Amino acid sequence: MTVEDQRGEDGGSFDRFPVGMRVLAVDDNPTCLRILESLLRKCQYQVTTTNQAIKALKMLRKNRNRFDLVISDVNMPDMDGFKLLELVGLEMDLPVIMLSEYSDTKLVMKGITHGAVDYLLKPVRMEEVKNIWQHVIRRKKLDPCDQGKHSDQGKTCQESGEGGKGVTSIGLNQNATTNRKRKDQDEDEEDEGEYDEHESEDPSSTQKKPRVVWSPELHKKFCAAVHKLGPEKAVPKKILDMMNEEGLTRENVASHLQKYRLYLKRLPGANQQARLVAALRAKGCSYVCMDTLDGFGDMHTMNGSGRLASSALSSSYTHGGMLGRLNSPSGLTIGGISSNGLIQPGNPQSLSSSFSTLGKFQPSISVNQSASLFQGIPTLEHNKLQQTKSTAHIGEFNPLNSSSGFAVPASFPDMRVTPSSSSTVRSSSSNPLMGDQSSVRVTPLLPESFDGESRGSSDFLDHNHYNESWEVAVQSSNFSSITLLRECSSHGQIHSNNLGIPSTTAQISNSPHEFSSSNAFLEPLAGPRDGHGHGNFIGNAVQSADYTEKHRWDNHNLNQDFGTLNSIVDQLNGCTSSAFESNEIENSAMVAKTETNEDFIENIESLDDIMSAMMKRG
DNA sequence: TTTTGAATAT
DNA sequence: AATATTCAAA
Repeated sequence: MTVEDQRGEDGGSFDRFPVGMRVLAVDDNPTCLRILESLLRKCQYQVTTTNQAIKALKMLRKNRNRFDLVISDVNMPDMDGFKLLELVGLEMDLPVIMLSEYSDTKLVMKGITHGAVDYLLKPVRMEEVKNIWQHVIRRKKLDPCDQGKHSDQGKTCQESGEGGKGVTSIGLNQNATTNRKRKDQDEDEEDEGEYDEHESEDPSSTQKKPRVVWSPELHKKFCAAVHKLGPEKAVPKKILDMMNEEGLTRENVASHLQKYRLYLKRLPGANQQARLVAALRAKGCSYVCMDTLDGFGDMHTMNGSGRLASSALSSSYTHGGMLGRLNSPSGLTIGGISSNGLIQPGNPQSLSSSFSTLGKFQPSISVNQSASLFQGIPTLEHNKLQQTKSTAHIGEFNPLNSSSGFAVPASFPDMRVTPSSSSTVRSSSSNPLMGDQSSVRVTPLLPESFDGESRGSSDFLDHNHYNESWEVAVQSSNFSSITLLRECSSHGQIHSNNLGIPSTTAQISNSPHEFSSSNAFLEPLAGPRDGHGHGNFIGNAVQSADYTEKHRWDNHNLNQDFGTLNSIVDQLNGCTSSAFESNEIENSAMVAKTETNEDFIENIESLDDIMSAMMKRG
């Protein structure tokens, strides 16, 4: 339609912009919007701005021929950027460029697959803005109808030609997955002499190095370094050296280390999760799992982690065409695994439960969905669940809605800090993680349980596995929490399991190693216990944890679920909190006893609450 | 002076 | 939330 473009006819040089190209810029952040507008204007585009997606939509609807291109932020309060993207795509054929400060591959993928012609990272740079016109041209080219309007000469659209080069960060042309590593632009790719003047003054054009994305790989490296160095020597500089990652700075490492430490710090207490689990357990939920995208293809992956507003998501998906069907809604399943009596009849916390409640949820889950729910779960566990047939799906949780559902880089499964809980649970480990060795180290029990991967607390890290220790630790913590809870609720007795596992010091350690150790000790629990010989939920959990270790369970959702549940737990009778407060946990041997199940059904009472809470949370 | 790590900013 | 940046103290 109307791009009065005057592209340089001089052979594709992009020194001349399509003057007057009408761009609608949308961003709820005034500053960003202003900057964006400034950039666009410098490019001589005709800019219209709005800080509300809804307004943008109205403007577009009012006269769909009023703009040539839309550039919108992804996260906006009134309407999700993806939603806008989707609507624009459906209602008008305008190229839409998404803008975001996040470069998660999943998000980018979502944007692109939903029709965005490009996905730019903030701060947007002049080079990027300078070339956005190409999308308009391209669009026109594709659409025979509009073509005539443009005077494109042959070269017009060479997207990837020189013009394309600047387009950015994560452009269509470029590999959307390239969001990691930042070592590029230190130099600066200032180029185009024509606009130099502007660039100097425009803040956004100021080159800023891309922020480091702690991808799982990077994190692994980081962990490896940390582990090798040991608590004492794991300081930024050394870690950096060890990592030997080009472009990474000491500051980057320091920052990550800071986060890492914080994370570690809270694990020990594990109270939150423990409590949560405890509560669930009390309710009869022996197992909680969340569906994850892991199992899915890339596309799915994006879905899962997507943090689009639910509405946006759902609709997006719907429209998404290809995506539409791929994304099976991720759901959280709370399965009562089994039964096995995780809940003892006499359990103080038992509730009158209503299995019926559970039942009603089931219908909502389609077979496929159910299946998908397990995709992210280790096969082993899945099988077990099936075997026991005690699996009960309780409701579905749509992570998309969850606040924590955002695509999380994986590195820290669950670093959320719950202030409230922290105050409450302090007992087990008062030590500030890493450095603090006060915690008792748990000797790994049955090292062999780890599938042959021996993980001495000290050196397992040296292997390829150590890398995931952090993550593993997290997961382990979840499970261990369960165990702990179990222990606590069960009267705090210390049992030794039949497997001959010596009673271990249950410990909540601070260091990854220790965690892994704890994990190890949990492993035994999987086996029959107390003569009952029934694999219990914990066992399953353990295995799954173990499995995770081996296969890298990047399903953070699980953790998130715990977190979510955790809060819910509070609502429930806070059963175990006290237990955690006692340091006994630290020294008591943990043994999970097998209990008969079946009862759990009776105790399921508040699952409703939980479920509803979870749903609401979403 | 360099490095750390907590605090604070984005 | 994830990173970055700042800044006082080592």
